[in-house]
Amino acid sequence: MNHPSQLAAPIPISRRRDRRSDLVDAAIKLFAERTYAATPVPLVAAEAGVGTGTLYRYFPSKEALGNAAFQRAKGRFLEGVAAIGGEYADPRELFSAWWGALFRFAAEHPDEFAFLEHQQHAGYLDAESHALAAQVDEAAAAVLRDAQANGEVRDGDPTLLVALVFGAFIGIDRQARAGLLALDDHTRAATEPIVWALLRKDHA
Amino acid sequence: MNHPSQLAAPIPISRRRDRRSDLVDAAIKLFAERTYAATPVPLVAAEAGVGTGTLYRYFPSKEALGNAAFQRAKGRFLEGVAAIGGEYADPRELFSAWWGALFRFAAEHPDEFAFLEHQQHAGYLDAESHALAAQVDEAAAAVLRDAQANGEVRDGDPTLLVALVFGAFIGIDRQARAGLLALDDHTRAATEPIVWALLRKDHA
Amino acid sequence: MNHPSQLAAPIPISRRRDRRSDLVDAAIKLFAERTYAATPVPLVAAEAGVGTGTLYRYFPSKEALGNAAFQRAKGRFLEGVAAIGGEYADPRELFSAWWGALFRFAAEHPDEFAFLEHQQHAGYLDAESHALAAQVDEAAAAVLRDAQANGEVRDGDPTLLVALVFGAFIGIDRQARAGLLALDDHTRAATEPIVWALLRKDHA
Amino acid sequence: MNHPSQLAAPIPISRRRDRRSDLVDAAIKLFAERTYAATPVPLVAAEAGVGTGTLYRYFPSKEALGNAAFQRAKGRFLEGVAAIGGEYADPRELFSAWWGALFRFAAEHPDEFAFLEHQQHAGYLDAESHALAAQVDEAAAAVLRDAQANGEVRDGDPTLLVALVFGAFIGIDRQARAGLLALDDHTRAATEPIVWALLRKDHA
DNA sequence: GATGAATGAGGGTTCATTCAT
DNA sequence: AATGAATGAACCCTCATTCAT
Repeated sequence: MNHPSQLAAPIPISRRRDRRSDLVDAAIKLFAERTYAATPVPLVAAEAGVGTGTLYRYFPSKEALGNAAFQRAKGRFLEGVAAIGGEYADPRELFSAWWGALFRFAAEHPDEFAFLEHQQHAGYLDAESHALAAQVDEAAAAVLRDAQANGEVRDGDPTLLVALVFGAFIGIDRQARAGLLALDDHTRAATEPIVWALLRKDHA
Repeated sequence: MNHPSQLAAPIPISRRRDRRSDLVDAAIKLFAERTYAATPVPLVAAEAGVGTGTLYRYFPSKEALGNAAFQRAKGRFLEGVAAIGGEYADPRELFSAWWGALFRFAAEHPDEFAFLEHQQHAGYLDAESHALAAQVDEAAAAVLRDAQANGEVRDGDPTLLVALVFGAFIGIDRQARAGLLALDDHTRAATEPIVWALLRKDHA
Repeated sequence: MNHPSQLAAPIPISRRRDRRSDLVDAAIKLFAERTYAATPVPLVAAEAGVGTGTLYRYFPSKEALGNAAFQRAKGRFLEGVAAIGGEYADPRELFSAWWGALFRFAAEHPDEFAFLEHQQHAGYLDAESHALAAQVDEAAAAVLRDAQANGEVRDGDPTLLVALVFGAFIGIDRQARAGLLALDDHTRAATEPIVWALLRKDHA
Repeated sequence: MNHPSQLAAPIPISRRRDRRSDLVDAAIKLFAERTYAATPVPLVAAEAGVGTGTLYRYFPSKEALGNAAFQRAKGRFLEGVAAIGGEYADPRELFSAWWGALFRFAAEHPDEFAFLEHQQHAGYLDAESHALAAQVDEAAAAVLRDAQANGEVRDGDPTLLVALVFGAFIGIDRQARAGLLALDDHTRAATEPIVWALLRKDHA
């Protein structure tokens, strides 16, 4: 008998990682640059280095591709940022880690971040995408709830506080995208205490 | 006997306000809901209650319409929010007025606000639109600079502080758009001190 | 008492000749420059100095305007060129007069001539236009038939001979339109004997 | 048993000649019949037996298609007619060959000829098209210059003489298109000496 | 499985024609 | 009677999707 793997197929062995993954990355990049609606599907395929028809072997439609892109970006954000939590005892340290993770994510995955920022309520997002978005929101809220329980963080709706903090970061990101500042350690260090003032309980 | 002025003309009275203005409003509404790229021109015309061809009597192209919409929204924002300033001696009061204006604007002009939030770096914006956007940014920065000079507001790049505050409001607006809160007096009152903590000089 | 002309009506009194005539002239000019199909009706109205709606008070459709233009141009050609005839006893002189008339017409009415040259078999021409075209052809053929009867002109289908001579002039006109020569007396004098060679009976 | 070659592939064999070529031919035919401006692009595609979108895979715009059509027609004319020359020692024979080629071209390529006749100064023609047109004119003028040098042909601007001869043929072609005569050997033989009279040096 | 040529519905825009003023 | 704003059919062109190779 022979190894099935040798006979059954010419074994490209995951050519360049993964076709599907390449396509999603290409989509995120182009959707971030040009908007979902203004990006032709063939351009995504070309960016990923495959033929147009090939893309449709991995995604049944442009909408499906858009959702895959959204879910990939949101998923990475969840892993990289929103899920930070448990391991920190001190709320101040926790926030520091969270804020740092936000900077790191936006700096290392600028396309993912820009894409997420703009497709907030895009018409093509399906239930799964919305669910994932809700999961991200909840994860962040949970972290904050813990910090509130710990006592050092301001009272109030944790969802609202997360929205304020995350919104403030969006403001920073837009400044960065406009070239007015860099998403580096300096900016992170300068902004961290400012935004922390927003979270920490007012002193008597 | 009758007034000649009443007889002579069948009283046109600015046919339902103004065609051009209606078209811009329709564009802002639809662009906010569906994105500029994903909104067909005929849909804008229909929303304004006119035929497709009529739109092109007022705007030479979809791009021109997009810029008019952007400039109308930004202009209203400038009038309603960014221009607030001089009349307030106390920085705390000034912020209170500014934050209140932001709430009022987002509540009364939700489409304008949503549109502006999304068209941040749209490819179709022309020099005039960019100039107006810069003017708005500068007006807000100027207000903040005054407050800093006055002493009660945190030091640092006023542009960055404005970005943080405005970003925080974007966070609130998104919560509101998701139905998680209302842009009412209660929310305004609850968030104002939180965001003020972001601006005011740290004690001690 | 007052002059009726002052009271009864503003009396434009055939303002600038005749509206209809102005419109036809404007149409000929623009159709010659830009082609019938590529000329917007409002442009014709503007060229004639009237509103678009006014044009439709004189012509029920663009086609009707096109036919009026064709008939005006052909009619003028008939008067100015094709009808020349009877008064000349000598065929050589007759040809000279005819050739001169052709030059004069093309020089004085360049738009009419260019328009006629291009709309030869345009799809919008109606029966009346075709009939007038046929009348022009027949008038020219009749002249030539006379000359043949007189003896000095080559035998053969007069229609064909007319086509050759008129075609030769089209060649000249195109050169002129390209700026390679002028439709002046010099060119007329230089070409007349050449084209006459085409008509005159070969010497034994 | 069957040939594997018949089974393996469904015999592609250059799908009906060439798509691009078919499209140009369809364009020439329709532009000749209906004018460039009055011919919708989808009609050209349908005439070529392809979908509208397909046409745009071969030509970036209607203008590009128009230029390709013009260049194809002019190019064929150059090959078939204007380039005739060198191999004839006797000017009379040369003219005979040239005139015959003209008849053959107009008879075999009636659409090309009609199209060229009408697009003389069309606004959509690009530099390349104009250059080709100039090349054709020059080729014809060169032939005539040779014949003049040889002595048997009338003196004068060769460009003008070519224009006269070619114009005369246009006259014939219009008669033919109107159904008044045929572009056959009989007409050719009948007209050749007439037009030759236009070219040959007058006898003492 | 991969490709990209082919397609036609749909998007931006123009324009012949109408009609309220 | 004159106007020009209004209209929608039709035009040029793009692009999501399919399918023969």
